Formats: sequence, C-alpha cells, structure tokens
Amino acid sequence: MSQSVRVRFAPSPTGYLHIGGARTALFNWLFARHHGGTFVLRIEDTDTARNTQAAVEVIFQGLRWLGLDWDEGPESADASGPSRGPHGPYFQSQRGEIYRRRLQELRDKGLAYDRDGAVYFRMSREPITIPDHIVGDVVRPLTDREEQDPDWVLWRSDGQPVFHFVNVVDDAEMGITHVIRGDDHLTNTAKHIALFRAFGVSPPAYAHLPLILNEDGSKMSKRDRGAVVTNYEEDGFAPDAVVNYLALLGWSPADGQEVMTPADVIARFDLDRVNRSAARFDIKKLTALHFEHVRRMDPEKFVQQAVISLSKAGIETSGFSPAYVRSALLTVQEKGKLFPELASWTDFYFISDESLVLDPEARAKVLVPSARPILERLSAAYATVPEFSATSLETTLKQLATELGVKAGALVQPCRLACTGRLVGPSLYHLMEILGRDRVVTRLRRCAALISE
RNA sequence: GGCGUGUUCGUCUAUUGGUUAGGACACGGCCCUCUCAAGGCUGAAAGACGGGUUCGAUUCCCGUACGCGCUACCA
Repeated sequence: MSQSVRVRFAPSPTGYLHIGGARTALFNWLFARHHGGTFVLRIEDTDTARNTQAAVEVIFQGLRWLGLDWDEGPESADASGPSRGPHGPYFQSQRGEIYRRRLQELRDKGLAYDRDGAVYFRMSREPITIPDHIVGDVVRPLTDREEQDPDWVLWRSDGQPVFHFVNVVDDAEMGITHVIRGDDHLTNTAKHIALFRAFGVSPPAYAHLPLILNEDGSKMSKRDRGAVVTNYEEDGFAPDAVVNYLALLGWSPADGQEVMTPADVIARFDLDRVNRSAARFDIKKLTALHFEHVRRMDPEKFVQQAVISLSKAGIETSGFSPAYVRSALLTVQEKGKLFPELASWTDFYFISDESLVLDPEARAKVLVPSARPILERLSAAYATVPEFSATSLETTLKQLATELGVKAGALVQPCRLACTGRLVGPSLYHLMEILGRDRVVTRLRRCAALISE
C-alpha cells in the first residue's frame, strides 16, 4: 500500500489555524510521508461569505511554518488561482460542476430525491459499522429520529450542497485512501460510508483522532491563546519543537524516543500507535521540547533566527562583524531560551558602554562600598593581563580573589553586573573575552565610579 | 434524553493476563558550578468506582460515575 497512500487535510478557512487542525494536518502529513504517499490540501470554502482569501493565507502560513508541505493542492490563496495535482480545483467553491454531476448520478440511481425544495439522500436503513484504525469497529445504529426518517439532505434548498456530500464526493474524486480527522466526525462517518457505497466506491480507511484540550481539560476555542497556531510563531517557539510536541499528543513511538526532528517522527510514525483518548495541552512540556530543539539546532540557523528576533526587539546587530555577532549569540544557544527572551540576555553585547543600564535591584544589592576597590583592582588587572581569553580572565579573577581574601563570587557578581547590567547571563569569562579588553575595562571603571565611598 | 466514545502519577504517555506498573515534563533534595541553565544522582507521585471471568487482572466482560462527540437544509 505504500505507493498508493493518499491522504488529505481539508480545512475550512475561518481566519485562523486551530492547533487541533494543525495536529490533524500533521498526522495526515506524517502518515503520507512515512508511507511515501501523497498529501493533498483541499480548501473547504463553501461558506463564501466568511471564507476570504486572507483566511486561506493564514492556513498556508501556518502549514508552511510547521513545515507541512503538500503534494497536491492550491499554489495560491486565490480560489481561482493555480494549483498542483491532477484532481483540481482544490477549492470547493470551484467544484460546483463536479457536485452537480455527482448529484445527478445519485438521482439516476434512484438514491436521491426532491423534498421541500432540498435534495435528500436515500440513506441505508441498516446499522453501519465504521471500521476505524484508532477506535476499532464502531457500530452506528439509527437514532430514534432516524428510525422515523433516515434520509438526510444532500443539497439545501438555498442551492448549496451540504458538507457530508461535498466531503465524500471530493474524497472519492481525489482517490483518498485514508481519512484521518478529528474525533468529532466519528459518528457521522456512517453517512459518509453510505454515500461512498451509493457511488459504488469503496470507502477509504478511517482514523479518528482524539481531541486536544486546554490545560484545565476544557475545550480549546479561538479565544484561547494556545489554540491559534500563529501565536506559537509569535511566542518564538521553534516549529520543529511544535511538530515534535503535537506528534506526542495522542501518539508515541515504539522506542520511547521523545525528542525528535520531523524526520525522526516520520520514520517512526504510524496509525497503530495512536491513542484513543483526548489529551491536554501542556505548554511547559512544549517549552522543554523547544529548549531541546534549540540546543541541538544548527548554530548558523540559531544565529540567523536570533538576529531576526533581536532586530524585532530593537537591537541592531548589523553594525558588528558577523564573527562577533556569531560568537556573542552562541554563548546563549545552550540556554534554550525562547527567541523573544534572547534580547534581554544578549543586549549588552550590542549597546555602547555609555548606554548600558544597570538593573536597579541588582545594583542596590551588589554595588556596596566594598565592591569599589574590587572593581578597581579587577579593571587594573584586566587592563594589563597579557592574553584576554576566557581562561586567563578566570585565572586572573581567582588569583585576585585569593589576594583580597574573598570568595570568587565577591568579584564575579559586581563584574557581571558591570559588564552586562544584570546578575544572570552567559558564562562571565566567555562573555568578557567576546566583549574585548577595552569595553570590559571601561565598563568596570564606570561601574566602580558609581559607588560612593 | 438516545446513540457512540473515552477514563494509568499534576500533565503527556509505556504496558495488549503474571512488572518492585517504566519514561518524559513539572515539583522536592543532593552533587557540580562564575550567575541562570544544562548535566549527574535521588525523592514524592497513578490503574475512576463496583461487580464478574481467571490460578492470576491496569490489561477481557458487565454496570455505575464523570468527560467528550453525534443526534441540523452547520462544517
């Protein structure tokens, strides 16, 4: 079956990409990639009033950010624009002709008929078993209401086809082999199976994914910040980390590996290890995964991304040599911070000695009178140390501490504050080496001068 | 209401009749240490409840409770 797998993600452009939708897209994509199949993107934009081109753009952007590329589907957010693949158009709003033809087919077979201005489907009277790869076989008997009247509307009296109909027609036309979608469609799948049979097409395999809930177990709505994919981009998460985390919600690899690149996930992914129960979204675990990904990220890529987020925070690195920017930023890669937080960890590398602002709280705590001679001695020592390298700076500092009869920490803290304006940050000796002798000495002196006798 | 579906540490999960119920995140402690992290060691922490079946149930069956879904000329 490897060659024939065809799956699709069929979002409705509502103006944002829901995290649950992204997870559905991801599982489809993973399944296709794992089996060497085809991932189709289809836009269900039948609600013309609400579905704008901008709304389609948002979906594209979210999928692209996550790295979920589609093999068939639109190439433009414009519904009448170009597309890729032999089964277009991939916007439902452009497929009216196909739907009308399929409706006629049903009429010809005596399976569709008019009633009250709408067109009804002659539904199966028998219970339908839904074979689901995740949930197992689900028998869906008729409801009380359906006992009376099992038929349902295919085409509304306002001239619009209903979701169940277009969904099945498209899946049949596009040769979809596996329908992987949210749990909320499970019960309705009986209708879909009946329709496939009516068309004489054998239904695809089904896999209904459990839902993603908020941390407190409530349902995620667009009002929840975590429900909207673009927010993760804004908050500075690495997309690979989000993919990794999403994959782990409802699925786990047989080997128990937790930190995985998309390629790692593809290699391990299959439907047989997908859960049946809903999962709560845990931002802390996502963050931890983000740290792991950042730490393992290619340094050049890290620097590139860090420069962008620094620029967004108003810190310009373009005035410095690429080598300087690179070595400065790499001192914080191992910290695994979210990109927007990087600014407050590295700003001291890129601002002038004069505009360095000392954190008031730290200043009150560290710049006590006894710190003045320490800073003076240290600046003198650093002004003349032969080699301005991390190791020699460390040796020098520790020697001075011994000489003064104090612990190294008594020198480290004021020194760090003088150089960076804060008490936390990258490795002190490395940061000073990168800053260079002139700036370190200047900053130490300036700081010493701030302390009144 | 009816039908469907789910329920293992706080959270994500492993385990498909026999385990001291494992891991990860978060949390506590210790070590390391120039800060913050990281890392190492370590601690606390779970099978919703009640019945069966079985020599033996987290695992199979039934019921109860609770959550969720569907029950539309919404998608």
